[in-house]
Amino acid sequence: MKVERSFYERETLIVAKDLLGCILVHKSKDGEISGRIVETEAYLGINDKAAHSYSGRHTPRMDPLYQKGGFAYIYQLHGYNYCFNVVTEKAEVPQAVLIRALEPLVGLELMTQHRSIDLSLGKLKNLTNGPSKLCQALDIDTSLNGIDLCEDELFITKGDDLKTQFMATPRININYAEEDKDKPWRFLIKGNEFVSH
DNA sequence: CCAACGATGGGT
DNA sequence: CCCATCGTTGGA
Repeated sequence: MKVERSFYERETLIVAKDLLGCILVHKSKDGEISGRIVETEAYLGINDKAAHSYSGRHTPRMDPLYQKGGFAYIYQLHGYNYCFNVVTEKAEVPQAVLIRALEPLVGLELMTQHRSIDLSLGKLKNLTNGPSKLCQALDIDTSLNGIDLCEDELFITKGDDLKTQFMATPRININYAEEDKDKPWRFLIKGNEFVSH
């Protein structure tokens, strides 16, 4: 079952941890594509030097960040890469969780098409083991920026009730974040082979 | 106007 | 490991 608004409107660190093991589903026009979330990063807003919204910065592209929890914040990186974030907390608290890696579940054929890679080498994990790879595989781009994850196109469901064994590490590639760059706000399922490098 | 940035992919 | 590539963003 789909997770509801109240799941997202909580402390970002809790949401980031609880998202591990959940299933991200995109009902795209070509068909359903989904994967289990195995790696996340929390971005804690105005007091987090790694966050877009650090010190209250607010440009048009980050409007969704300022929405209440449960909206999608999708931005294009420098170049052709997209990142998919889940907005957390109440409105005007610009915090989010970046989804960094998935374990592919449904729609493998579509994923291989979108990624234009060849699975015959058994490199299944190469489909979704990175924030931009998973966007490509699930056909997520900025046209979905600001979409409500409580609706039916792009949403998240509870995974198995297995208590996932997780661990926390510093976040990836945020050298600009000074004293915040070593905060252990990256979460991953221990030993999972689909975690990014 | 334009340098800078991160993720990826491929080469040595 | 190193390096090229992408082009939007945000600061001048």
